Amino acid sequence: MAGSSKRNQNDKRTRIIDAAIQVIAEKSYHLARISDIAKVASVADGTIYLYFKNKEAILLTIFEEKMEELIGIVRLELDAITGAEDRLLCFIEQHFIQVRRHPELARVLQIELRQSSHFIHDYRPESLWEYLKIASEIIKEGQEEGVFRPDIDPFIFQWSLFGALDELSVQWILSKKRERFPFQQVAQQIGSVFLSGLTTK
Amino acid sequence: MAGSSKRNQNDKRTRIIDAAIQVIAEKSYHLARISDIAKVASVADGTIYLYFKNKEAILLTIFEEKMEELIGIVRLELDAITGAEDRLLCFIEQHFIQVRRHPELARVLQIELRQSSHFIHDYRPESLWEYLKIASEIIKEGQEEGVFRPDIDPFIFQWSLFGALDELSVQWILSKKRERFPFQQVAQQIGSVFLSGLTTK
DNA sequence: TTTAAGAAAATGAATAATTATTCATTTTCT
DNA sequence: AGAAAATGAATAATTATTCATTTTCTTAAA
Repeated sequence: MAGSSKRNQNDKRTRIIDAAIQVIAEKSYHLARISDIAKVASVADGTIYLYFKNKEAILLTIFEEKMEELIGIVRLELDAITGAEDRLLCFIEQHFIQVRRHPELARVLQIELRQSSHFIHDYRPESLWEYLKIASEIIKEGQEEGVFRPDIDPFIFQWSLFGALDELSVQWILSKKRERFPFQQVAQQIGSVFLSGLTTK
Repeated sequence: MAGSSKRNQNDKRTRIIDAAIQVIAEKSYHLARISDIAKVASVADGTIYLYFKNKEAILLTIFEEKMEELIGIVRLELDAITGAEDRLLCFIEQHFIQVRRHPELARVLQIELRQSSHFIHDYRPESLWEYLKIASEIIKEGQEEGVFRPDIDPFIFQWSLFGALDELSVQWILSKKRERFPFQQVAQQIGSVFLSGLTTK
């Protein structure tokens, strides 16, 4: 079949990434053996090194590719909405929707990734900044529209909001009884607090 | 000198903890060798194992003891203040004050600790919950006083606030140019947003 | 269509490097 | 003298990574 070689290559690469997400989410990054990932992906250990420089590169690739995917989805959702207030609420809601939709990926991105010393200390997470930029852009829009307080620094605000979203997601992921963090209510409450705090009186 | 043996023991234990904070803050947890810590503490490698079960136990001990210390300080500061609104602002301010006062410790608690798989996955961080409880208690007080919205869930709010404080501290710690996060302004902005979002109209 | 040579991809057993931890010995204290 | 504390060289266990070998794919000549 024409092109089947290339397609199979992609399949194999995808299989490795998917297997890594699954295994790392289940056993944690440090306990996830390359051989575990290889087994789940149905490839030999060595094959992984044809596609990734080393174990950590798998983690960083997951981050980069999945974040870009997420950013695309969120941007698309936001395009359908006008008005800074509703757009901010949509952003908050989408964050939780995506976490719930892909809990294994969320665990890797929000918990395991941070056990990579390299990621924390040296890596420039461009796509994280792109994600944050979505939030700060909404703030700026709102300030231009006059619905958001002009004295709020979008840079500080974006980190506050991200911190809150992130922490609550992490607690949801880690909690055994996830009912303690009902997403619908969590999103509504965060949205309500941040929005009230942000809007002009 | 009477009691000098016991005091020296404590000295040695304290020296190890202080050395660990210093070395881990500088090199990161995984690159911090037991022998590095021992050297800075002026003890033999083996001596560390007379005081701590293993490397991770040092990290957990730092967490427990320093968090208790922090909680004591913050509680003391709060005791001097009445009114839920001012108490919440004080809590926020204190968080940043302590981070700036002990940047190496903050780095260990807020960044390196989270590279401990055990801490993330199995450990019950009682003293973190005690710290969060300070926040949620203030909310409840405010709700009873009638100055805070009764529809806000203190449990969700405490995590949102903590997430925001934590994320901004982390960014301050990691940023080369810390001027990008002027603490005074950051504390003021977070306080302003969370308070406006929380107060009854 | 068949074949075969060479290239590319995949394999997985062997390796190599690392460093937390131990413990036989020494030093200090009571 | 005996106990307690401290030492630091030796150990032991781990697993990511490598690479010699095998398998699969590609191409083009017969």
